[in-house]
Amino acid sequence: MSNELPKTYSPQAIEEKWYQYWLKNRYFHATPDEREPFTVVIPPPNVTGVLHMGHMLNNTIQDVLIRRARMQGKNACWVPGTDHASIATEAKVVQMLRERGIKKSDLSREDFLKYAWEWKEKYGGIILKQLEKLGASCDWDRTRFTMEESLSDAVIEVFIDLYEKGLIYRELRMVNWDPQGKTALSDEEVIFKDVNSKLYYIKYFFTDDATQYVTIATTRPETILADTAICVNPNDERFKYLVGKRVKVPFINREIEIIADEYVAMDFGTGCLKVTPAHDKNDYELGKKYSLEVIDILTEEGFLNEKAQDVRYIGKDRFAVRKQIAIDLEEAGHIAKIEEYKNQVGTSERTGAVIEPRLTLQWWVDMKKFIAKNPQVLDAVMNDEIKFHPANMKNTYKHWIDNIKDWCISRQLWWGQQIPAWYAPDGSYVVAKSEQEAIQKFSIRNSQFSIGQLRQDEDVLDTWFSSWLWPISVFDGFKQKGNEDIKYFYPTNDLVTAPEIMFFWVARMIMAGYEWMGEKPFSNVYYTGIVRDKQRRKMSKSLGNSPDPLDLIAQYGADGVRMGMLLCSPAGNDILFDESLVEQGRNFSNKIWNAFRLVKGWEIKPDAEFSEEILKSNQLSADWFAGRLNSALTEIESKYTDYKLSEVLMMVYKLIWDDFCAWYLEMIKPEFGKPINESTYNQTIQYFEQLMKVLHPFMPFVTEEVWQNIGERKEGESICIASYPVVKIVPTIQLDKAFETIAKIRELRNSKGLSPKEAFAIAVKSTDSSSYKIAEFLIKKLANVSELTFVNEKVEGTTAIQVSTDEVFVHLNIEINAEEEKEKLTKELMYLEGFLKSVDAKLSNEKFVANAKPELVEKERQKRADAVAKIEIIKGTLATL
RNA sequence: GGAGGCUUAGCUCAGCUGGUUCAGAGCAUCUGCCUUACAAGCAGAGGGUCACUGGUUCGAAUCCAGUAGCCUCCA
Repeated sequence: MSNELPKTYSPQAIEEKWYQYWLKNRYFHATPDEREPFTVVIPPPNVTGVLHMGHMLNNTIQDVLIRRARMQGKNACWVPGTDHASIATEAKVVQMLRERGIKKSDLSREDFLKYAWEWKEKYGGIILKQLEKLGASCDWDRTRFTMEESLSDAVIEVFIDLYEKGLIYRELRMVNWDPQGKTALSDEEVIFKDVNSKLYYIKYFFTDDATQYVTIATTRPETILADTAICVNPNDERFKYLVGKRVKVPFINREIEIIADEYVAMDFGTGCLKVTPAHDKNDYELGKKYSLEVIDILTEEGFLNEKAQDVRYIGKDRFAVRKQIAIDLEEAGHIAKIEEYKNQVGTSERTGAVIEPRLTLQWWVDMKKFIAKNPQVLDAVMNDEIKFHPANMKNTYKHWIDNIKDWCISRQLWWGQQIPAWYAPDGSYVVAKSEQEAIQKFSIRNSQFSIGQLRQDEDVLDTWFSSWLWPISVFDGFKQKGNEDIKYFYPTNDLVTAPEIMFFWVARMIMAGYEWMGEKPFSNVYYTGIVRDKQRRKMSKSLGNSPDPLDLIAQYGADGVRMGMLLCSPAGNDILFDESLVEQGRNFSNKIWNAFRLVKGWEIKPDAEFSEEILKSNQLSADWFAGRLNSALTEIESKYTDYKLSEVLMMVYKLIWDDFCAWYLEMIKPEFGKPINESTYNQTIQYFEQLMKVLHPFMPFVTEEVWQNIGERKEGESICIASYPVVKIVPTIQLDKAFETIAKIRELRNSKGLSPKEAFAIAVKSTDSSSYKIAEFLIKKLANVSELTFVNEKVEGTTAIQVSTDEVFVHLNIEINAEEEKEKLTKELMYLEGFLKSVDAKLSNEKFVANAKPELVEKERQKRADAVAKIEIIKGTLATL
């Protein structure tokens, strides 16, 4: 071989080279034109994030979709960007400040934000750089950030708009409070976890008789200090006499009343419930109903405040107090018993802190009203105008919409869009874009203020209140309504995201799409699975079970990693990651590389210099592969339509490895040192190009490398923008009998322990000899057959193999073990006879013949005929043994 | 507690509107091969009463019901 290409493919340098080439030629940049657009917006990763396995999977899928669309001649636009992630980023910045010896509380809001932006500039782009390594074909010129000016303006505009439409309100409500982040959270940001805790049975003594008491059960004994009632069920015979009596809260001796409400479960705990309106959602409702006092004994950090009254606990953490008060209660004779108890505790999605129900003034979006105004939010998904992949996610979606709760959108943080509400000194407020406008709005109400007299709401908006506008705001659809980009790229086509984001993001984007664009934001939502380790554990930093994606890329190449991850991850299915997967990907790259080396190494000569036999055989092979390629393309198209990307990849994998490399290239491969005829070579190059194109969306780098080197390319050309193969009508060449013959001969050789180098003659007995004649050259070449003849009778001294309903006699030149053969054939015979019996049973069943489709019955008859023929052959062979 | 889903070869998964040459794929395993593109390879082979129990049907992995186990979401 004349080439100096290395035997193994090394992706590192090649990948870097082509990514730079793509960037230089700006293939990924899209601007509106006359072509059909194909748009994907990235689920903006958190600016604090670094690439993890989930991102790799998710972004590979997006890249596959976008690269294919680009090759199909669509104007493909994949918009990248990041979101500002209020809580997470603020936590990072606070940590950075702490390391520099600065306390957040010592800084003004403005100074803090300066540091935050500094942090963002320094670390905020890391994850996007990492996506380049993966080969992501994002339009980097369009990179957006949810807190940049245009997007922030959109958020404020939307807030004001919703407020004016009466869809946003401010209310004192029980919220999920994150004492670590010191902010409210929406219901979606709370993760419930099973924990082992204790159920404390606590005695409350009567005010009028210190020897009598009621017992309540609680998992949170520290909250007794905030109790303002005891409640029993009015239907509970045991406690009827208690209603109206008064008891004392242990230690602080506050007198509280025993009330009755059906809310209380008679069979839980003791049937007596302590009511703590400030620290429990349900208790709060009860408190409202019975006008109970609300005593909030916790600070925003989750420490007990002076309202707890007992100096032993004031200023201490809630969990420390829980331990301490349990001991103190025990000593004071207030504990009836303590039980082990499993319950669920809400934790913050971002900080992990245990959520504290807390009564605060927050801003809310009235979701029920919103959905009522935009019924398409549910309808579009249910009627597949917006398709979910997999479709069963629709159920979960519907359930959420049907039970939707109001969305708490205010966060007690600084990093984010500040709520545009302006307060007068008397506490009244207006919602306005600026203080100037606020003053005007007040003046309409006959309240006159000047600049500096109003105070803006301290809080910022939930990050998701930015991201729900993403498909619109990345095209400046709010700032410049009806601009060219938004008109052209919206609605987007596909969204690829994780199922856990369905409520946070997908549903809300759909809401925003209908509310402000009057149109869906996307047509397809592809839900990826979760990347887990082999033991099905979620990959996480704390477990340390996640490989570093960049290490993997360095080791196996981005192509290898992409292929390995996608090959076995159907939509919605979790992927159990193992390095052997990416190894398979790397091996595939290598396979392609070697096929390329083979073809590249051939010497080409004009057809005229070749024998008729070779030319005919090669043409047959080429025609056969053309058929194979086309039928594969057809299947691939239909799999793409169903978004079964892993199946597409598997088909391409087999098409290249099995059909192209293992069969086609072997069929046309010249003898060692000999040249190949020009026409076959040209066709082969064409096929190779087509295959690279079909594979390109999945493995962009190796396909580019091969494509660039397999033909003459001009500067500026790239497979990225080459046209995607389309299905053509070509005749299918049936070589099944030839292939079966070859496989059976190989098998025979193998089972007899004969070398593939040993050639032997065969004789074919068939009613359809043309199937063999046409492929005679191929059979000889691939099965190492020295001579192929046709016979009408069995040939003595040979071993017979069955090909379909034909017989092929092989001159093995060795002693045949008759016993072994007999055993094998008898087994086969038994199977066939059993099979025949079942077919016969079916055919003699009148109901079957009457009810089944005619073509089915015909098929059964054919099966029967085949079985009969095969049985004949086997019987004949057995007779001679 | 409510809702949805899953259970097919050792592993990960395909099997649409029911029809035994459809029980399949990849990986893994086993057996030969350092054959002149590739040992990150080549040529072959063996693996499954389709969770369990009933039902519908001429016929069920495929439809229905129940049982068990697992998972996810919600409360």
